[in-house]
This record gives sequence, C-alpha cells and structure tokens, in this order.
Amino acid sequence: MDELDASIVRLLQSDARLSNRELARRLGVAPSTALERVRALTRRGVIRGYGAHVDLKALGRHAEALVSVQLGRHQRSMYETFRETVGSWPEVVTLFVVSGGSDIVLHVAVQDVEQLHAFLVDRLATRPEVARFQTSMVFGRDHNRVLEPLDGEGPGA
Amino acid sequence: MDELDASIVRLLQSDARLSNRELARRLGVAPSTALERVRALTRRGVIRGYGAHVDLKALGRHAEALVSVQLGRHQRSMYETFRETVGSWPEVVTLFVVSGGSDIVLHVAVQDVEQLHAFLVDRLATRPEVARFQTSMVFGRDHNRVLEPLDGEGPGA
DNA sequence: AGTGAAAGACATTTAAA
DNA sequence: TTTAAATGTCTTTCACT
Repeated sequence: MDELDASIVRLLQSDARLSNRELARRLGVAPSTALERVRALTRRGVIRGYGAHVDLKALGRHAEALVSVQLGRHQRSMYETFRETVGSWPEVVTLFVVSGGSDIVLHVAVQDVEQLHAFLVDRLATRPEVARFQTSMVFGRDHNRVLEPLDGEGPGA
Repeated sequence: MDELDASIVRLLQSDARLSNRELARRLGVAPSTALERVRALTRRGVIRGYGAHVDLKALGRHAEALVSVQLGRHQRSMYETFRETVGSWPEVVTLFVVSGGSDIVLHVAVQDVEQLHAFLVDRLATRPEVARFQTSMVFGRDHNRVLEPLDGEGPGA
C-alpha cells in the first residue's frame, strides 16, 4: 500500500467510473500500470466492489431511523440467524453488531413514518430474538465516501 | 421511475463499473437507450455518484464505534458548524442527525482502540458544542448495497 | 422514448526493458 | 514493476423511427 495505491483508492472512491486512461493520467503513470495496480488492489481485497450511490428519497424512502436492539439470552447460532435475516431485509440499509447498551443497531429507511411503525411492530418486534428496542428518527446524514488510509506511525508505514 | 429505471438503479448499485453495452444487454435495450436512461437518472438526482467500496481494515482502520452525542443548548448555527466540521473529519465514516436520546450519532473508524480513545478525548470531547457522549464498539457491519425502490401502494406507483 | 450505424476513445494483452 | 504498441471492444453521437 504505497502512495500510488493510496491515490488509486482515493480516486476510485470518489468516482468509480473513472476510465483507466483518466486514472492513469491523474496518477502520472501508464494505463497498463494503473490497470495492474487496480487489479492487485482488488485481488488483495482492498477494493471490494463498485456501487452507484442512490438518493434514498428518490427510491421512495422518506423516513429513516436508527434502531438500537437488545437481544434476549440465546445461543450464538440464533444471533447469527438474526443478523443474517434482518441484515438482508429490504428496509435495512446497514446493520451494526455492537457492544454496550445494545447488541444490534439498525439503520432503516422506509416510505414514511407509518411504514416505519409497521416495520418496528410487525417485523422487528415479532422476531423471537428481540428483547427490547429503541428508535431514533434520522433527520440528516453525511457520508464520508472518500476514506483515506490511516497509518499507525507516520507516512512511512 | 418505471421498471427499466428500477433495473438500471439495481444493476448499477451492485456494479457501478458495468459497461453500458453490458447494462443494455441485461436490460434488453439498445446501448443508446441505456445511456440516455442513466443520464436522465443522474440529471434527476436519483443516481448521485459512483464509488469504490474499500475494506476499512485494509485502510488500517481496525477499530470502529458508534458514538451517540448530546449537544448543549446552542444556536442552530453552532449545530450546523458542528455537523460540517465533525462530519468531514477523516475518522468519521457517517454522521447521523437524530432525535431522541442523542442529537448526533457518529460512525467512526480508526486504527485501533487506543486511537479511538484519543479521538474521543482529544478531538470530540474538546468541541464546545458537546455536552455528553456514549460509545458503543462495532464488532461487525452488514451493508445492503443494493436498495430497491419502495412504493407507497403497489408496483404501479 | 427508442434504435442502429459510424467515429473516435478505451481496455487489455503482449513483448520488452 | 513499468512501459509502448497493437488489437478488439466500447462509448457516444446523430439521423431516423
């Protein structure tokens, strides 16, 4: 992960559709070099994929919430089932596995407040693993879509 | 937002680097049609950009947390300053503006637990707007990177 | 709104340093 | 690892439906 790799990762985070030619031009290297670097980063799992960022409201999702969930005392396998099931529900944008006051935090985005209530009552509350949950409405959200590498001890690492 | 648009949005969320030709082939339309649809979706703000998904650990970020922040009684302008400043700190992946027990929830990702503590004590706690905060370690995370449109009343909307 | 053909731009491979 | 050249594919425009 040298400076060239760091630049590639930065540029592709901010625009995944950059042509390889343009990427190479901005890096000051040959296109084939850029191509090989991108492939290596992908092979090493640094770059995990490319996605379009879509406006949630344009998808008809006008209500967002963070839901802190406490699970009951169950076996690990039940936690994993919960995570896999709930994490792939279409209403769930992100599922966080956390410690502290809660076990799971869900970021959900649905059509409106009514649908949010329906989600909480009909879908979440009926899961046998759920003991309690607490909901915070989300009124705004800022994503840092370009994340820089953080080094342990200076730029030499 | 007809079914063709919905398919485009789905396909580009799952792979932003799909060639326009391949996109058109999967949609069953001509490349020029696919191109115009994608441009219209971009113009209308449905597609907001394209990004590479990068492994946080590959960026040297091995510790993640959700930090619930309560702000003091300040003017709106100070809240906005806080949001803009903190939301663009490199440690912050996402900033949520919420209601309920807290005013702000931060998803932060840093090198290790030591750096997390330093972030909380040296950077967050020293902000004048911050009254209290509470930290939950994040041990796992599942993103739903392909979000479908949710319709109010059936597929006809 | 959708299409097909044409021109130019591009990705990708290869051989070599 | 990086490069330049070459091939085949792709994006994009435009006249037409």
